[in-house]
Amino acid sequence: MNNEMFMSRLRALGDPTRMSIVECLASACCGRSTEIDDHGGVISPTAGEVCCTVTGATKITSTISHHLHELGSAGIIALERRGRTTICTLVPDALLEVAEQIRLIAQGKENNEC
Amino acid sequence: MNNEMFMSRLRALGDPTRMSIVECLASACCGRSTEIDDHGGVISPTAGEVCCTVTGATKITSTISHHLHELGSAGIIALERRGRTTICTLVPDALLEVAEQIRLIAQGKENNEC
DNA sequence: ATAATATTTCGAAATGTATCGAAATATATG
DNA sequence: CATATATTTCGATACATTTCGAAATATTAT
Repeated sequence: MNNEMFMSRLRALGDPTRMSIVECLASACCGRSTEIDDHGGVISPTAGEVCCTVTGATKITSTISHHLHELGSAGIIALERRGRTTICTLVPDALLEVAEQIRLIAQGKENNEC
Repeated sequence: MNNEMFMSRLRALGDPTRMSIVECLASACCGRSTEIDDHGGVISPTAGEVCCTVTGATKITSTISHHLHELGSAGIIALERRGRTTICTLVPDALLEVAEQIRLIAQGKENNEC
């Protein structure tokens, strides 16, 4: 993860709406947004379902669509078009990379001219 | 760290100027911004010194002053007035808390209604 | 082909944020 | 007290972002 990607991920996570989306996708334990199918596979929610959970709207709004794509280009979530729906999945590794980078900075070990 | 503090820290870290300040304060290894005195104590830089390192200016600017206080109210750095200078120190624990919280979210273990 | 559904794109309005210079404040020094 | 130094506050401007509604696109179903 280069520095540009790191900053774009931090920026993406800094918006409350986008953080809600991330938490919605992360909360598989609620069995509400991300579910497990009969074969043990993960069924991720559609953009519309994420929007319902996050905003209470009945269908996806342009605002949520925009935020989803911003999270997507930061690599925090993956967007996959399937038929007429768009499936949204969290990319946990992206978050773990951000966490690790922040840890390194806290320890004065970030990549600088040292 | 409550959720409001978490978000304000994320937001604070998302700005490149503020991230430069944080990295400047974290890079004790460079012996440039944070130094060790004869008695083994840490000597943190003044706001002006941070500003010089980050922007190349010869004295502190209002912009950097503003960013320092934003980082301060997010608890990421500590500001201590000493005489006519303001001493800036990183609060590594604040960063570590942010990192840990992001890790928890990545694992779907954030504090929600589960 | 038409209609229905899900999403994206576009343009505009509203809001928020960063930046800058000047003035104000606070502290130390001569 | 007057001056110099370090920082903050203020007000304005520029810029970026969020949000919204309408129109456009894409896909499936009838």
